[in-house]
Amino acid sequence: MKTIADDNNSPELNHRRIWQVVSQIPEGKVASYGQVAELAGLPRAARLVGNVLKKLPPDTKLPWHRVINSQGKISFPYNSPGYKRQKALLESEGITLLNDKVVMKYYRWQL
DNA sequence: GTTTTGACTAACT
DNA sequence: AAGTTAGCCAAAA
Repeated sequence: MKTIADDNNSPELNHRRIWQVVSQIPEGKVASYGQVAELAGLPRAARLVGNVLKKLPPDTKLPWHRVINSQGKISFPYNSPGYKRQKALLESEGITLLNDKVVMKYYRWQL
């Protein structure tokens, strides 16, 4: 018999929570992995957010590219295909990178 | 069960 | 400012 706690902590539900938070990041804004985790009710599970995004299907409508690390940098190896793709997506919605970093002061998503 | 892994972070050099 | 370290925690192996 599944307990309520089990249901509320199932991998599937965690994924759904994260997905839900990411979907709310407005165009032209960014959030850190840690921020997404916290808003998803999973404080300190920043790494989980990355692991979940990693599994997204290539054709997802989720704005995964608006999630970057706490330093304002893209968490793909520098100039890797993923890096370039994310950078292009960010710039396409008006987010400028200075020295390979998003200036969080300007672009951080605030509720 | 235990161990390893990672699209992370804050705190130290 | 840039590199290192230790902590983090859910998933997968």
